[in-house]
Amino acid sequence: MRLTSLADYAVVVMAAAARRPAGARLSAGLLAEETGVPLPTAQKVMGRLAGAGLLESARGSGGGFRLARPAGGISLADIIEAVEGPIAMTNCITGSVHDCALEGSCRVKPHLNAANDAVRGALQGVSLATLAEAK
Amino acid sequence: MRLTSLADYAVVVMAAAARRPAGARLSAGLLAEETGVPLPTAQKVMGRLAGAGLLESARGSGGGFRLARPAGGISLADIIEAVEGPIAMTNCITGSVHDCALEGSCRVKPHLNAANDAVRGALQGVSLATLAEAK
DNA sequence: TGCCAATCGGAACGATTTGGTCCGATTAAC
DNA sequence: GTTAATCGGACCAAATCGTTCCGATTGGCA
Repeated sequence: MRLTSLADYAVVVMAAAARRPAGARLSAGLLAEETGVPLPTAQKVMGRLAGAGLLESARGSGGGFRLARPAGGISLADIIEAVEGPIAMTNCITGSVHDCALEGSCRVKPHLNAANDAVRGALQGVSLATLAEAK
Repeated sequence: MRLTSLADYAVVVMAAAARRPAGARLSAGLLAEETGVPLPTAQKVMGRLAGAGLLESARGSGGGFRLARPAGGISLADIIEAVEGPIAMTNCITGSVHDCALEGSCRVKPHLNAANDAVRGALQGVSLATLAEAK
């Protein structure tokens, strides 16, 4: 029930990017220096964010990253899912992997499903615009 | 943002225990067989649950486990915390470990704190009595 | 037009945590 | 007093996570 350091850094980096003027190109080095996140780690995090469609990336000299959507349209859940994968408290919720020995006879799954939705909802209710506010 | 397998098993075991008549002594072997959880793993899980005060344990022949409180007074958050430790999305929320390089200049911490409370609230709102229901 | 510098993308390594197993300590029953 | 049953803690293998490094790509400049 704890998010990984990568996801933590992702939130910090995204908030820093959202505080910048919209549309400006931001290099990983710049954001790393501004946030204090180690550069190689920032690179990896931003790469995943770009792969998930939250950032637009441009290669080569003068390249960099840019928010793919307005900050108000990006939720905390989006950022976490981009780095950690789907928000699913248990493996059986996603439905992809069926290696749970209890499959079928598990009586708590529907309840956990509801709890999972509640958690996800709480995270979707927080927008990046809010995270970028001064305090 | 996913709970560990141990915590997952803990929920299943606790729900099975809650479905039994209150006050009865339940051995780890019995609950393991009933739930399908491997016995050694069930032992470890129940040990942690007992250490956290959610189960009362009795050693020796005829011993076993028993719910320390009525099922209605045990929340999903309690079970998860018993196995995984405090529910804190980031390390900096607990306040115990201060190895975050951003300490002090981190501008997103207060927002994450609020999000953490929301998640925790969602988990505290689910009681073990609900989890033990048929469906 | 060719070269250079800057930046992103993916692959590999080491470390930490997690999950599973086993054996010893303790207690009640006979 | 002995036996059997059960919990408690220690140990080990596996997986994931975090970090680092190097190659691919692109725009700018002479």
